[in-house]
Amino acid sequence: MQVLVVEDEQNIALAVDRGLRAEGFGVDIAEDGTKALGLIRHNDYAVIVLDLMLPGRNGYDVCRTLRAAGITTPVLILTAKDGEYDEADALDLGADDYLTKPFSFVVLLARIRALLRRSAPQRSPVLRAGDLWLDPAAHRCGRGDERLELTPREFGLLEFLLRHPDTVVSKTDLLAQVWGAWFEGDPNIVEVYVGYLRRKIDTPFGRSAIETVRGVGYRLDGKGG
Amino acid sequence: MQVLVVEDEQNIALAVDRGLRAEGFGVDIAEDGTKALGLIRHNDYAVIVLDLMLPGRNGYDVCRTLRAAGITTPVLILTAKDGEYDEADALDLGADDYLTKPFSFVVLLARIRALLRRSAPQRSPVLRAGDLWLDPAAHRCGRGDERLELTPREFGLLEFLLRHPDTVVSKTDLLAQVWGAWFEGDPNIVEVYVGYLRRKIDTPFGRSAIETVRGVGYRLDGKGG
DNA sequence: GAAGAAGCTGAGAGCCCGCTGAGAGACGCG
DNA sequence: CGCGTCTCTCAGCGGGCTCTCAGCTTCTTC
Repeated sequence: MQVLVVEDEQNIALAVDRGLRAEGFGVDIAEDGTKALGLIRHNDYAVIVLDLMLPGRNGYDVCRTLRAAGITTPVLILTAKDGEYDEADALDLGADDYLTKPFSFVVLLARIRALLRRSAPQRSPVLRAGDLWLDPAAHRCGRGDERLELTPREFGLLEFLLRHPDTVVSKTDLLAQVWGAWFEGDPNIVEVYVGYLRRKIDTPFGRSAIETVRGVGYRLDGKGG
Repeated sequence: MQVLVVEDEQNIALAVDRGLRAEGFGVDIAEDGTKALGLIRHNDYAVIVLDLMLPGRNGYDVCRTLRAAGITTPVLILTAKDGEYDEADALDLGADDYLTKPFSFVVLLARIRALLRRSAPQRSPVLRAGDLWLDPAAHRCGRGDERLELTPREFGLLEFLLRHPDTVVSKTDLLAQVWGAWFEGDPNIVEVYVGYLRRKIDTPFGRSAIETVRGVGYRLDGKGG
């Protein structure tokens, strides 16, 4: 877990360095913008802590250059409270969070952790079909306000259907995508699980989101039935 | 590409506004729920970014009202980490994604893009002949607003005819393409099924899309009869 | 106008497809 | 070890789809 600290004030840089190392991070220090960009180009940092007031190339420049180059590493900006840039600017120029000096190390640590948490695997948005919804990341689904308790297999099946709304998906596709291409059992399993699903997401609500297309497969109604 | 940002904190609203404009979005700002609903009623937004903590009508209300009105515009919820609503609630009340404050602009942008990507309807090519239409992917067909219920064989036959409008197709071709080259039964089956089709797509509408070309085959009128 | 060819249609048989209930096996948990 | 849950198999059933067949209508040709 590598962190780059771009800071020209020796005492601050040193304090942050020691503190982060004590917390188990690997730390690189750059005392100006040019060196910072060089390091960023050749290393993969988890977070960049960036002072705005730097000799030569300032933090503003660094941040823009970074983003322009398509680097999306989270950036935490350090601003002097009375500085010429304010918080709004910091976000505007592509930073992910900011901290005004003087700051407490505990707060800095907390912010860094928050950034790391956030840059963790991107959650995909919630899938919807009318009032029927499913959150792949949180592994939850429901109809309107009502939560639905699905088994893993049922969940996988519904997720696949929701990713192909208003399209007929063949049982062969379902078998391959939900059960896996290597599945060797009775293909009838698809019908069985569609049955289970209907009894949870449709029957209790008097709806019919999953339609049977005889001889072809199943279709999930994009409006939820 | 219009985005509505519902946010009462001036500096955040401004930063998001500027950031999104820089990315080429059109941005409207609403500082409370009532104004937001007013704007939504009269504009067609691609995405709505909605803070939950608002003066007056809160984000919770706005989202439910929206959904209750049948508006399906993707909603991205902003929640305070320590707020009274948590992320789980956001999904239940009809949001499509959520982000906890403080959030990074890069992440916000990525999430907005993800929502846009998902809400972009993947158009499947629909076959048409006048008001007669058939969607191969969804396996649906109809005449005008009226849905037609076809059996698989009827559907296959109509699909083939629609792919060769204003062209005479021989019964031999139909047999080979719709029934399969290996078909060994009575070729009369084509006439039988053309009959079935006519009774569903023509007779009830007083039309005649499928014309008989005696001694040659059938022709589907490209204007639907 | 008659005869034959081509196409249409109603009736019905058989069967395929999809649905369901019962239950066995695997697995995890207390 | 007992219990509950989940996954999957299996067999039966019910309905609708496909197809055959025979009789009828329409068109063509002489």
